[in-house]
Amino acid sequence: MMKYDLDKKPTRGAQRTLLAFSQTMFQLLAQKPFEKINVNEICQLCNFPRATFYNYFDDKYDLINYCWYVLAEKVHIEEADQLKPNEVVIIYFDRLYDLFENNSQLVLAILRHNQISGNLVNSFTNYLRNLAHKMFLEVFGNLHFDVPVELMVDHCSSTILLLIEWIFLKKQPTTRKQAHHYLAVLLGDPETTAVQDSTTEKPTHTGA
Amino acid sequence: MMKYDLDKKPTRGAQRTLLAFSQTMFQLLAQKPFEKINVNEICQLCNFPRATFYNYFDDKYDLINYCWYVLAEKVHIEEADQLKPNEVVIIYFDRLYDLFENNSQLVLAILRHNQISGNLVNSFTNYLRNLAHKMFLEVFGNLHFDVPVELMVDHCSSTILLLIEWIFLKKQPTTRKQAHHYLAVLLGDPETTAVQDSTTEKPTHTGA
DNA sequence: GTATAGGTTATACAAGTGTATAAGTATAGT
DNA sequence: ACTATACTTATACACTTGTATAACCTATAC
Repeated sequence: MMKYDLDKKPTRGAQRTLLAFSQTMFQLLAQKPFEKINVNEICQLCNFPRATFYNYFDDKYDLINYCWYVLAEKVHIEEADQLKPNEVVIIYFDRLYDLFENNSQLVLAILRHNQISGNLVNSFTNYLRNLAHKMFLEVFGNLHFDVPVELMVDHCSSTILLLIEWIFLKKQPTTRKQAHHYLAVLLGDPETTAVQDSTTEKPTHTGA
Repeated sequence: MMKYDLDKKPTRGAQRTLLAFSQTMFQLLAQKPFEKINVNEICQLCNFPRATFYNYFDDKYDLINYCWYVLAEKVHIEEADQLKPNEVVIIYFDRLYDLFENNSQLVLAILRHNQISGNLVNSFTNYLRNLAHKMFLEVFGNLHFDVPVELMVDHCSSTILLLIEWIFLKKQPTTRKQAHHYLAVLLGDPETTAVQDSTTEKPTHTGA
């Protein structure tokens, strides 16, 4: 749980401050690894005293969490409960695909200084996985699978993030259509896996 | 990469010291959350000066990594390359199942103070996922799937760890047999899920 | 048994962290 | 415009971190 309550609407001053800190963090992330960034530096760069930083955040991890919140605000799906599980999974994947496409410069910059599967990148993917998890939990409701619902929810959110990591963090360029195919295969969608023969177009994964 | 080189065989003194620090860490983990543990405390408890700690470890994260190494030494599979992919996945799962069963007291104690999906627990599951990943990469070699090999490797290691987390960290008691079934379903094993078309002949991919 | 790595220890230091307090300033609602 | 509330700031403190240095033990090999 973040120190600053995101539910209450912030005053103008608070908005300015929150924005300044998160932007500064993004700026620094594009310049150096997260572990090398310290609170003093952040405050110096955006001209706020340390006391102000600690008014809003417990520590830099709290700030980074807010950064992910800002970045991922757009991926929320409204009225998801009126859709079929299968649809929601694909829609959520597409939202993430958009998110990474629309922020590719930032993502690339961050990856230049922060190891994939390192602490920082993990914290972001965990954040997104969590979002997926919460949403799927609601949508999958009381449906019945061959495995417990919660396990299926875990599996779907994990697999989506796995694929996103594969494409955008491990940088394996993949079209949306191809990605959908992979997703179907990994999630064991019977329609997609078994009916390979009828589809003429084979996914062509060009090495590296 | 750890500060201390695990490949060279340690002298008797080094063994004593490494053991002392890792045991102390395990002891503290059973008492309080990882973030609340600091280097001073560890050194005080096992009667080594801080200087000695920093002879061996960069920081407490380095030590925890060594702890996972100690804990997971037994899960290595020898001559895995002579087995079929399917077998290796199940064998590795069983090793992890054993690991968690044999160390259930420790695991439970750690979970009392450290949130699931928190930093500490994640670092452990990541460690194990990495082990799985390396092993599967070798074994899966140049096999052909409906998706790129590396993606399939990612998926298998993720799914195994997902199931282990589900059973032992989220504490959903599951027999080994049941777990094997879940695993087969999640990995889309055609034999186990639904034997719709027995004529599934894999198209051979020409990709790298 | 003595040389020599390898390991241990005491001590000191610069830097960063998180908390607390009290005084000052901006903002929103009436 | 006034006032209560929310936010900002300066300052200070106790504590942890990681590094450096130099002296001191101790196991192994010759």
